[in-house]
Amino acid sequence: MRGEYNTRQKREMLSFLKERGLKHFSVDDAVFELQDRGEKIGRSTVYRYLEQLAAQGAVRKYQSVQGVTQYQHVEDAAACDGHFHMMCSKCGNLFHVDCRLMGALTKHLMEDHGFALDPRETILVGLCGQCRNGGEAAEHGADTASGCHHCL
Amino acid sequence: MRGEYNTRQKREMLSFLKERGLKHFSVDDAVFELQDRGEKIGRSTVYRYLEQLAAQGAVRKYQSVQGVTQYQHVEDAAACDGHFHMMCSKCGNLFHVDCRLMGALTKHLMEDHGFALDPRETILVGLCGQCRNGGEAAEHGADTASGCHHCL
DNA sequence: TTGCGTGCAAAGGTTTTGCATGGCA
DNA sequence: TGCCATGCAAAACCTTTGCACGCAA
Repeated sequence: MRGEYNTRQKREMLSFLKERGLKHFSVDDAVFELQDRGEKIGRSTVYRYLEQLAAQGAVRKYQSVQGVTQYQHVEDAAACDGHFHMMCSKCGNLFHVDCRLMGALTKHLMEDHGFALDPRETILVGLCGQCRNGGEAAEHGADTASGCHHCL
Repeated sequence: MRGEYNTRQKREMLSFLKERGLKHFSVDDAVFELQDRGEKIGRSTVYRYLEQLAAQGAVRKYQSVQGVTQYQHVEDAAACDGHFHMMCSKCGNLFHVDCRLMGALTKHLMEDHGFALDPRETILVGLCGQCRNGGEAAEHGADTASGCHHCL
C-alpha cells in the first residue's frame, strides 16, 4: 500500500507546499527550492509523490501554456467542491471563486445550452488585481475574493 | 516572408482542418490521418504549419491534461473575439458561447473581484448535451448554442 | 532563378520506468 | 525483518532546430 511511510522527503515536500500557498509550481521549482534549502531530494521522488498527492486530491495538476506540468496545493479539498477557480496568467496564483454568479452560469449553461459545466476541470484565466496594477505578484491573493456582494 | 507559397502539404492540412470541424486534434492525429489517406507529410511540416496558423489565429492551440498539445480549427477568427468557449471533455468538441451572461460574469469579476477575465485564454470544461445523453459524439454540436434566451 | 517550404535526423526538454539500495515501522 | 520509498540512470515522449534539397512563383 502506498503512502504508508512518513519519510523525510515527504515531510519536506509538505512543508514546501504549505509555504507556496496559492501559487502554482513546476517539479523544477520544487526541486530547486528544496535543494537551495540544503535538502536532498531526487527528481523522481518529487514526480512520484506529487502524483500521489494529486490522486488523493491534495494537489491540483494542470498544464501551463508552455506545456510544463504545474502543481498547486489544495488546502481543503472538500472546500473546493462546487466552486470555481480563476488563475492569473501573470503571477500564476489561483483564486477561489465562491460566487453565486457562477452557480447561475452553471444553471444557465445546463438549462439553455444543455452543457454540464464541470467546476473541477474549468479554470478561468485572466489577470488578478495586483498584476493589473503593475504591482508585484501577490503572495496570497485572497483580496481578490473579498468585497463581492454576490459571494456567499 | 512566410506563408507565401501554396504547397500540396498546406492544401492537405487545410482540407484536414475543414473536415475536423469543431473537433480538436494532436499533431499525431493529423499526421496519421493524412498518411492513412496516402498523403505524404513530414511531422515537422505539420508542427511548423500549425504554429503558423496559430499565429494568424486560424487555429487555437492549447494543452490537454495529458500534456499533449491540441489544435483546433477556428473558422472565423474575428467571430471568436470577445466571447467564450466551452469544451466537452468527452467528445472534445469546442463550442462558442455567445451568451450575455458571460459578459455579465466578466463585468462582475472585474468590478467586484478585480479580476480581468480573458475570453481567449479561458475554456469552460464540461459535458455537452450529446454526450450527457449517452449519445454519439456530435459531429457538429451547434445545437448546444441554440435556444438560449440570453444569447445575442 | 530565387528563396520559401519540406523532410530527415539530431538535439532539447520533460516525464516515466527499472532496479538496486535505503530506511520506516 | 519486511516492504515501501528513494535515487540514479536509462528510456520514452513530445517538440524544436539545423541543414540540404525540393519546388512554387
